[in-house]
Amino acid sequence: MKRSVREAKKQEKRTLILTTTARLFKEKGYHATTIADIIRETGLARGTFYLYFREKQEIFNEMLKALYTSLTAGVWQFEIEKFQDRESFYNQLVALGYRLLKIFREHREVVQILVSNPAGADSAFDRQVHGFYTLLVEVARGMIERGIETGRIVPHDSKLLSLILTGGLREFVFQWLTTGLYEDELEDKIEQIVFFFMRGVEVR
Amino acid sequence: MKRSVREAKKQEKRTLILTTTARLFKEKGYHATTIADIIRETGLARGTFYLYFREKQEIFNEMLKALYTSLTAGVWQFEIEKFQDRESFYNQLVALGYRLLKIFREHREVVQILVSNPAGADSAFDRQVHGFYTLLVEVARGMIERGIETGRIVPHDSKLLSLILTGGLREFVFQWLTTGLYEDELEDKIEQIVFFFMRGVEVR
Amino acid sequence: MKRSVREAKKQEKRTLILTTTARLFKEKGYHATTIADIIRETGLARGTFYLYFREKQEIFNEMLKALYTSLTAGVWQFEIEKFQDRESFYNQLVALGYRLLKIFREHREVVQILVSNPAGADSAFDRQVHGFYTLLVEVARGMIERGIETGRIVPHDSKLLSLILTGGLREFVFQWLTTGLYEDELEDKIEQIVFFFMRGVEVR
Amino acid sequence: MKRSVREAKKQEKRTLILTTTARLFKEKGYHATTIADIIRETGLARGTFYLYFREKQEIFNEMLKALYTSLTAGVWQFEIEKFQDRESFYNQLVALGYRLLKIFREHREVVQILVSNPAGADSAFDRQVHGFYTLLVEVARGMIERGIETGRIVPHDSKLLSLILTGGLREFVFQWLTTGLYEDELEDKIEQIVFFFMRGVEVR
DNA sequence: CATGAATGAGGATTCATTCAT
DNA sequence: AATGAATGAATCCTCATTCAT
Repeated sequence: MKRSVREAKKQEKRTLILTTTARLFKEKGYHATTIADIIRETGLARGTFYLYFREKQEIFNEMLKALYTSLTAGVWQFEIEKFQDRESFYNQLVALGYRLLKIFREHREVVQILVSNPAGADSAFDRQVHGFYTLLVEVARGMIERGIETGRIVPHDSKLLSLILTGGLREFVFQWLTTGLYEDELEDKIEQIVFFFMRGVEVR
Repeated sequence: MKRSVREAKKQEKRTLILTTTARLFKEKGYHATTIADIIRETGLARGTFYLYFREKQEIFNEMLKALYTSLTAGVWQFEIEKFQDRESFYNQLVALGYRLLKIFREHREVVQILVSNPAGADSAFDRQVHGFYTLLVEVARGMIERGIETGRIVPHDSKLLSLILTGGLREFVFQWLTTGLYEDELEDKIEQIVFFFMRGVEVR
Repeated sequence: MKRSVREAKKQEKRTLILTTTARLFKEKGYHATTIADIIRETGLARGTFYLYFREKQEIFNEMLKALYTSLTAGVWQFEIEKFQDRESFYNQLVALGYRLLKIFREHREVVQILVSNPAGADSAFDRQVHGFYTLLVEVARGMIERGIETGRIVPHDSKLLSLILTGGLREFVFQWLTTGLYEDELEDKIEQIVFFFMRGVEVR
Repeated sequence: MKRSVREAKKQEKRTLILTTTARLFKEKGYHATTIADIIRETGLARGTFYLYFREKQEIFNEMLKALYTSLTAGVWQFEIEKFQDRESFYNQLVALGYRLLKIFREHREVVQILVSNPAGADSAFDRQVHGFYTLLVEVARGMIERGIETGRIVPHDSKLLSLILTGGLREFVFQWLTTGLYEDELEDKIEQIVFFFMRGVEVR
């Protein structure tokens, strides 16, 4: 049907905007990317952009939504599924780390934006980024509390621990995505981080 | 003397700009703060601002310099002084944490800007912020390596550990400074962080 | 077609800017003319100007290019064509003068700017104006040297002569274009200038 | 007397401003030179400048006045004195050229400003420059008319001739002062110009 | 649906000039 | 007389967004 051809074309253009903008965000940063950049790089007309997105922010929201979807499918549900079985807690955490890694790899651009833009001020963008971290912290916190309840983690201020953990991971991911550090040994590093998280650094 | 009266007034105005801008940075974020905001809030004339600072960036530099000075006096030299004596490593780290805390309290505004703002893109500001973290990571790394050499820390990828540590602390400080969390129990939380850093979370 | 209607309107606006700016340059001089003046006089919005030209300079370049094109077609090639035939040298020079005059008449505005504005300092504008004169001097010099080679002009420092000639003509054109002097007897005056150039003033 | 010491100091400061500004005008051009430049280079206070001159323009006027004084003493009166005696007309013109040259050498800076800033627009500055040329043209015209009356110059449109002559000289002086061309052979070139003015270029 | 010309608010910076000390 | 801090008008330029075609 003509209808669906049109629909397809429309979706195509939408995707074009999304991928192009993702690249621009990566290259110049979110704030430095202007609508002018986007229409220049996509080759679309100025007004066309506004047919698909009302503002730059909306593109970012879209990307973020995709990330959330992946996270929901791959991580959020993780704790429910996996915490039941016999695997050691350590291995479970490593497996979780691998899952996160996989998702971050698939959503490099958004993740890079998220880790490069700590959210302080109060633009819509900042609130989104902040929301992401809050969520992450809450998830981590939930896991830690579960660990405490099930006797695998010594009692701690779970909020504090989750903040430290989330912040630490963020710096790690930031370093990886912006400088390429650890690119070829990420799985190994994940294990080291989990090891550190479990045992600390002290010589015993 | 007449001379000093003028000088004093000038210094007063300089301070006015600095404190007002610090507040604005805090309220709206560094990037969202415009020169127009600054002159409106200080009540100064358009041109007066440029009499004291050539650009917004310069105000931030000023603040940062003061922080660096404090850090140099209070922390950098710390490792040299303290790592010699008999105190337990744990206590040493806690003491270091307290020192950092004290300095961060005295420089709340700058620190808040540092933990709240993008360090990804490449404006002069971003480079400054990034430089600060790089420095912090390097200092942490040096300490960790010393710990490994002296047999107090089990061999680890020191770069990785320092990234995680710095990132974790940053999130902690960010939370404290923007939401007021832990305001009245910071010393306690520092101890918990050091404890976590040393022993991890695993039940043994 | 719709397409061409839009195109036409755009061209119209472009022309509006060009003519309005030409008038302003004439009235207030190049340097005294601001972008604000241009948008006020054209009735356009602030940003519209930048849709057509990136800077004031670009308008001038546009005008200058048109002049260069005419000069290339009408004068530069002149010496090649005409110096071959039998016409007396005197008549040839007069003919060249007429040609120049015709071109200057068609490009009054640019020419007026060129003869009325500083060529000393080193802005982009000044370099353009200076480049124009340098070119003129070089062309004049080439012609004089050809005249010397072919035995029609007594040996002289050709550079010096071309400087004097170019400067003299410029003052003449300046007077004509700013005060209207000689407006109705330009051809006659051209002949007098050529006569003076050939024979000097001395009574013999 | 105290009075005269003060007076002397005042005069000194005035001179300081004049020479410093002359240098700046030469280096950066008249328009590009700001009051800020002047007070920086003189080391005077902002307000002090305004005790001596109300505006930049006034400094230029001062310089111009000095040039006028020299011209009045050395050239204007020239025609009156010299045109009486037996010297050949040619030699008289050369002598006049030498005199002009001497004066221009002594007032390099002002002269450079005058020849670098053809006056088109209508600022006070432009009017001054324009006035200078008008005067020069009038003087030249007077001389030419006298030459015609006394039978040494063939009848010509004296206004036209004086425009051409003045413009030519200006270009010559401009070249000399801005590029240094002819610096070491100026007297020689003056003679060549007079020769050209008298006899033209034609081979006879 | 698509286009792209037009808009004007918003932000940075410079500079001549004044005026209290 | 000298000072130099303060002023604010003037200028340039960018950019998100609208709207007629």
